[in-house]
Amino acid sequence: MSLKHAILTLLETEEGSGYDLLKRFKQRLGFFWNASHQQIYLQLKKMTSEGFLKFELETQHGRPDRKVYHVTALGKQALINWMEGSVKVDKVNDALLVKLYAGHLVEPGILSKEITKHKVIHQRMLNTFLALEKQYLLLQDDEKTPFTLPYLTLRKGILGEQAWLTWADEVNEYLTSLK
Amino acid sequence: MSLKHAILTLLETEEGSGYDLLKRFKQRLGFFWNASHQQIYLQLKKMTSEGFLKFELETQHGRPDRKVYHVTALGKQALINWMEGSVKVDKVNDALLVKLYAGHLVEPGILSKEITKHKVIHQRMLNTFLALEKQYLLLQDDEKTPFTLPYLTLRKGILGEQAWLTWADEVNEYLTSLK
DNA sequence: GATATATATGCAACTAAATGCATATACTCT
DNA sequence: AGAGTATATGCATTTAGTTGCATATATATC
Repeated sequence: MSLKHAILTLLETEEGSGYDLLKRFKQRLGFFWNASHQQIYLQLKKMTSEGFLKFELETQHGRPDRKVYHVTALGKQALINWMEGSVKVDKVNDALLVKLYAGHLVEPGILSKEITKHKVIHQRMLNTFLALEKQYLLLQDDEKTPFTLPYLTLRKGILGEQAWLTWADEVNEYLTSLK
Repeated sequence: MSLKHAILTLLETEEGSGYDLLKRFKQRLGFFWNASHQQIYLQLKKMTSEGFLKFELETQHGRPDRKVYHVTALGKQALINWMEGSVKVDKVNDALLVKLYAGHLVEPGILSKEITKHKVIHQRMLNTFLALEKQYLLLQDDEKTPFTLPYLTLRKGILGEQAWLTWADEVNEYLTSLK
């Protein structure tokens, strides 16, 4: 389980509430880690009880209080230990490909509609990533340094989405030829 | 949940036992669907009780009996219904990228070792896919037709692995520059 | 002779994640 | 006035998946 380590990573760089983490997952890690708010809050609670995190309550008026979490020494050590071990190659389970594999059971139009729908989403994600890349590339060389590793994860998102879109074009070309 | 639909897809083309499915998942769908034998056997049992599958017992000597499953009319309809609906864009959770993101906490050598380890596996997968592609491309045009959709899923595997390896080279180049 | 892999199926316990529900205020857009 | 989004947290239930264990024979490799 790595939600735990993803949370430790985010909080190690900068403390924050569950809600902050939710936003960071969406905005910055969306292409390689996704978690719902339910999962995040539950995990924060669990990790606090295990001693990896502590929080300060920040009272607010008009809106709910925030629990601002930070990583303890124990938590940081747990993260480093995990970093030094090795992770498994990610298991892939892609329902869209199951559909394509069994495509002979339905009209080609159904498949191309579905592919197109996904293509829009992937194209949008790629655009977001390219915009983020642009920001990084505009930095002075010495400002880049602290962001290089996150930038490399972004590159994964970019190359992955580009490959996805290239593939989708191949598929659409074939499906169109059937009509 | 699509393990169910992946199983229906495989059995719709050709009946088989749980063990057969396990092999087909490993050999033919490995790049887009993965399931353990425990998961498969449990799912077969469940789907049988729901009326999507039936099986004949094939007694053997020397080795355990086989339950050979086939899809019922109800099962086929369920698959078609699923095909006609739409699936969500796959959620990505990639522990290796979490590690890279937090790479500043450990020596660069640890990261490059890990990346290299994964690279070997991805390269091996790519080689397997390319070998499968070669087989398909050697077929006569009229023999290709029934395999085109599975071939397109294979293309996803190929393009995905190539993108992965391209990315890994970028990462290694950066990590090497640090030494 | 020992070890590993292939054949073939399954249960039990646990962990991870998805889904649904619940609360309460503020701001923006139509 | 109503809908939607943002802020902020959480519990309960269900589904999906992992890990460990169990059994039993045949064949291939070291």
